[in-house]
Amino acid sequence: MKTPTPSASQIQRVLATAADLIAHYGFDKTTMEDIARQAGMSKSALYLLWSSKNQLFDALLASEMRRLLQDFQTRMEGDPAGGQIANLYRHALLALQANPLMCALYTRDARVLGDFVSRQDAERYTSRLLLSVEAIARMQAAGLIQADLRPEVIAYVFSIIAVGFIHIQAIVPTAEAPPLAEIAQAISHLMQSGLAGTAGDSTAGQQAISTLVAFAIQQYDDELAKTKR
Amino acid sequence: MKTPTPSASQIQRVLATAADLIAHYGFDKTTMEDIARQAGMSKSALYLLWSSKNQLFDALLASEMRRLLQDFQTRMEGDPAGGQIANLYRHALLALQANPLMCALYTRDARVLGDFVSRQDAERYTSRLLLSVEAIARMQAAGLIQADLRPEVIAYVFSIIAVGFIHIQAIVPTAEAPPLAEIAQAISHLMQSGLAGTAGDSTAGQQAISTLVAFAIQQYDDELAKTKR
DNA sequence: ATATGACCAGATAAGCGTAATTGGTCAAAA
DNA sequence: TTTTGACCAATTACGCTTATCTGGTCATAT
Repeated sequence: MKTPTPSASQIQRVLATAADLIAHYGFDKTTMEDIARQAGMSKSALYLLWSSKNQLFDALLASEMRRLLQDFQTRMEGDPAGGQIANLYRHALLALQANPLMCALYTRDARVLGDFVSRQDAERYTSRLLLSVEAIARMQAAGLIQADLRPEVIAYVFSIIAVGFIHIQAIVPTAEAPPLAEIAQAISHLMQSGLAGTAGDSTAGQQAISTLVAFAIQQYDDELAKTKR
Repeated sequence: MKTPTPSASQIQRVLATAADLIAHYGFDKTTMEDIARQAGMSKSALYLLWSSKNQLFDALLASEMRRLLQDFQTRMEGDPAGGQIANLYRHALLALQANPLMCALYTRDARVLGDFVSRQDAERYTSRLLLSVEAIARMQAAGLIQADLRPEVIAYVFSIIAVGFIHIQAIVPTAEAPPLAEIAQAISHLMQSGLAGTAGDSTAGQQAISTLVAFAIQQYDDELAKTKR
């Protein structure tokens, strides 16, 4: 199959421009007309791809989530010690930080998300975001994370740091902040010394996480496949 | 001197009610009339104590900062191992979390602070908040914090976690979150394993920090002393 | 088939004059 | 001396009307 659906590249282009515009101006202030013009088509053409603005947004979130996961996986697989919890978390943090829309979703940024913040299915994304309780428990069982902390607590601390990591950029001007990589490295250091388990090889964990992420990506692909049409 | 200034208790009462009201309704929505009535006096009486609403707010911030420091010191001194960096940070985090106005100031909460967020002297408080770069460098020199991380980076990570700690309560409903003390304990654990230095006795550090905090408290007392009158 | 401009109803924003608030002052009361 | 209620100017909130915008549809053009 050369082209899975007739206008796959068009869909990608629209979603990319929608991501830019919504991350910049917010959901409410970004009109369908804006998206269409910026993507080089008419507004009507958009309604041939999605039946409503909300459905376009749903597809956008799925697409960005997919991109985030892909980015995370690329970073992790490019790291020889990517299976260690410290690096795992570091890559997750950096991948999240590089995706403005996912940052907004994760921090429930009302300026970007508009009314979407109140919709209950926002959790559908944030609950999976970063490492889930289940994934942590699994890594504890595999000896990759020490087991004397409850997985719920670890997941919560992960979220705290991620939220702080995103929010602090609106508080401290970036010029005065240390370089991003150095911050991420320091946080990674804390994770390594405080959470690393007894298991020596991290490649097994890397494999497990990798397939898990691949599965999640597949799920989002499936969701994106049934984009109206 | 029995009463430093004629109406010291009045001042305390006003500042306490102002703290409650402003933390609840925000600076803009809290009127001088509200504060006066709630404190059991007339609006005019307030202007006998402060010459403007902004000056009252300045005094309030200084007062709350003082309370935060006092709270922190009490927690630290009540802890046998309070001089260890992990406990130090844990106590600072819990003391901050217990003070709504300082939380708002630290996270630049526009809903609570009103126009004050844009005023440049907001930094005057936040720059000192939590452990400063200088304090960290001093503890590194004393062997209480390991020295292979730049103090700026450590301070920044401290801030990240504090900001996340405050913000996450607006994202995750408290009913679903693990107990506060357990979270603080886990964060403390990360700090202990990742940042603790080589020095065995923490009592020296505790002493140093204690006098440092006492000095800061004194400074805020001085500032509060010259509250118009 | 594929894409588009014109079009519509509901929502949102912009004016605008008025009413209510509110920070701040002061002469008078206690 | 200490405190207060009345008072003022300036800002903000409120109704209300009008104008604009925007999500969504459809007949038409290519």
